[in-house]
Amino acid sequence: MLSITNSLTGEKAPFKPINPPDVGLYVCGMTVYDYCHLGHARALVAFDVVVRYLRASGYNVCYVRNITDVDDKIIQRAAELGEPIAALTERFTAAMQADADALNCLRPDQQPRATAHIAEIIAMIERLIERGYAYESAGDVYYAVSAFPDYGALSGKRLDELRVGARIEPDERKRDPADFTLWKAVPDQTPSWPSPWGPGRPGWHIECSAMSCHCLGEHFDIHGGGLDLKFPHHENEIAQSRAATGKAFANVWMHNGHVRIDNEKMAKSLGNFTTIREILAHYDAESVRYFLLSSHYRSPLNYSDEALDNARAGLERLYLALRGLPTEADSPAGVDQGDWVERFNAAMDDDFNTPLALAVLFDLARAINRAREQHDQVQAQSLAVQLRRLGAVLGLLEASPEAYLKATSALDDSEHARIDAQVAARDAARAAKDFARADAIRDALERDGVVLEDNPEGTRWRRER
RNA sequence: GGCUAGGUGGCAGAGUGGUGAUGCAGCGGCCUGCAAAGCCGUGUACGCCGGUUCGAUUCCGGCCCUAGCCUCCA
Repeated sequence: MLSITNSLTGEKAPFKPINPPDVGLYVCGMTVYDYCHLGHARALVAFDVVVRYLRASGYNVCYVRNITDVDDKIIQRAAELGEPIAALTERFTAAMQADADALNCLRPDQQPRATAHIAEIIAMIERLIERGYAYESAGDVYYAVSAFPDYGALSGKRLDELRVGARIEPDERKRDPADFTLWKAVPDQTPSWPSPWGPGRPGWHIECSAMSCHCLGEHFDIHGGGLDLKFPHHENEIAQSRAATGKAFANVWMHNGHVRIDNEKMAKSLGNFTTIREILAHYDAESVRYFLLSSHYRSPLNYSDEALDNARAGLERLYLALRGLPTEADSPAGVDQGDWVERFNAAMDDDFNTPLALAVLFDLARAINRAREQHDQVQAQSLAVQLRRLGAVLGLLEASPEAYLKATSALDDSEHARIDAQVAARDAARAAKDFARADAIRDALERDGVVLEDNPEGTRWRRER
């Protein structure tokens, strides 16, 4: 039985879908004006695992992740670069997609773009005005926070305290400083859309309310996003959606923790971010994915080269256990008596505890190695198949071990052939008991990052990086 | 200042009222021509101070420290 920590209640509770086996999941996606950084990667991977595990558990998931393609930052960046807005958002949407693909994240079932849902956004704002939750002011429309009694329930904020906060910019167009923008009048700018209040563009928060409602209905199962979106973004979404529809909106709210660097949140505004593509220039994508899963999704995760090295070493151990074993699904059935699947599922059922699930994978790897030592090929194969299957639930271990161990860093064919030739030369030297020469060749290869292993069946090599 | 989440062995990172996390690194052994990989063994870890308890790292209270949110942000 899957339990999920619900940010709305602050408690871990059994997950009960509204219409089982269907599950609606909405995750706040990216604002596409720059390349994604590791923080984005964490959200991408965290919810990818949620989707994978829900599906592995028999749920029929509809996974929606939006794209914010209208926003002040986009307009600003487009102006800076002298690039048309549509071209800019298209470019960074494609980049995000490529990054997500590299990290082996499944594509969402729907990826609504804000600019494609202006009509729904306007309709929702009109509804809010009708119901007395919003007001027009000089072409802008604001949400009247005081009209929604539960405002602050998600974030634990209190309205009077928010009002005291000096950081809210005073604005004479607002009735209450805590009110937020639903529609922003922009008479002479592009982009803008006609509306009952004049030309303008939507506020950020209303986009997600309108798109989630459009794609998943007014009441759905899970809404996710980064912890930094909890307030005000998600708080405002709740206020908008519940006020507009009179329904419950999302049952469960999930928030992933931040990636830190030097014990500080990695963020665009702090300028301390590393983009996904920068990291992929130095580390293979699967190691990065492993790294992101090596701590619980709600905990902070500190980024460092050492941590990435550690992740790579761990993943390599898993692949080494799998090496040389057929891992297709046609394994002999009923050989292994272990409780691996149960243990793995118990870990994942406990609020997607991926570090504990990975520990099960390592125990499985040890069992494989042990079976090997005892020359029990049948057992080793059976275990390897299980390791593969469980790895796949986490989006890991889907490559062939041989390919992973040789190609984690780029190698062209001639380099490949050169290494093979060196290995053959060393084997000849060893056969002739010329160990000095054999070791010299091995040392030379090692300096190039190639590690040799002598086995009864012959010599194998793999790339260390 | 308000609200939230944390402080676990050399590092990373789970978890638990009383035996084992797991990975990396280290040490000893086996294997190996030597290595590598692997196997076996190996660590007086739970921020501080009180309290509850037969027993607390785990529950309660206080304190200290860290991070996040309170402003755009995954």
